[in-house]
Amino acid sequence: MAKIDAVKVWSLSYRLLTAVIASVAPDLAALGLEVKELFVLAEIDEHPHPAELAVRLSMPKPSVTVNLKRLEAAGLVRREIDPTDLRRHRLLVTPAGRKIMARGLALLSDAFGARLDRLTATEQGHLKSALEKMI
Amino acid sequence: MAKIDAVKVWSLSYRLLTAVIASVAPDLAALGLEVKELFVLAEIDEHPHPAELAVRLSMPKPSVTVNLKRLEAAGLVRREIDPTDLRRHRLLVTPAGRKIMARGLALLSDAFGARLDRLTATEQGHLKSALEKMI
DNA sequence: ACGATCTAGTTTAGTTATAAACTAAGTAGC
DNA sequence: GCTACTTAGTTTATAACTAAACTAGATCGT
Repeated sequence: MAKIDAVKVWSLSYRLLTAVIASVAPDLAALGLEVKELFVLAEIDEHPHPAELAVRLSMPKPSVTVNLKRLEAAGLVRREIDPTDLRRHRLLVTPAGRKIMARGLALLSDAFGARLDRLTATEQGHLKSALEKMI
Repeated sequence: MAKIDAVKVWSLSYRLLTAVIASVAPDLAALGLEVKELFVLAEIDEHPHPAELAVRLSMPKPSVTVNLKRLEAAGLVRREIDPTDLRRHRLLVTPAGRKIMARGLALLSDAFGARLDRLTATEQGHLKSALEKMI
């Protein structure tokens, strides 16, 4: 079985993602949301501490700080000091944040979903499981 | 057949790519290459004009200019004015550029290939063809 | 219990990216 | 062949990013 060209597959993935991001960026901007802000916002429920977000999103800590500041200023996120560790900030998505997040993710879902729909349901399942193995 | 959650697949792809980028960035820096510079460099053969590069890489034109400037300053790329259209620049990868490009792509191929190797050859083929349909 | 070390998060300072405006060249309509 | 429009690429001014250094709190070893 011929070995697959990793760079070729890489390049396809990269171009696909950047194209989708570029296509949704203006719509997100209309919501008052930067692309990275949405990505941060969307991970808060699962990873409610800045340091975890930085790891999960492969983003430097100061970038997380900056993005959270904007989300907080926009009233989409709140933060509390963790009483068991006064260095840690527990992040909370506000109701307004949840609303914007849902709208932002819907835009992303539409844009990316349009591409996914070119695959059969079986192919979609294979894609998802392939990605899960590679993560 | 249950409909796949587009955001979930998106998030997997995004995290995979950003993690791979973050892991190769330091090695590329040791080669004197920014990540985006490598991506630009690698597309020049196929798209030897700045405007095409901008479209192909979903990158704003000024960013292409900046990256090309650095690549040119490093002696990895040359540019000629297209004699049939004096506005256009025809880009050429120099021998030095070709060498660095090969090394950079090898680093990327190693990092991403390590993930791809978690899939069977058949799964790799399915992944590639799924991406080709979605591009 | 207290100095050394580590971790969470931020600030600062320097770099990088980009939107908006520009120059220069080409194309189209009349 | 001249005015209006489009396209290629760059410059400039501003915003975004991030490496290095910092503050504050936790942990560890003795």
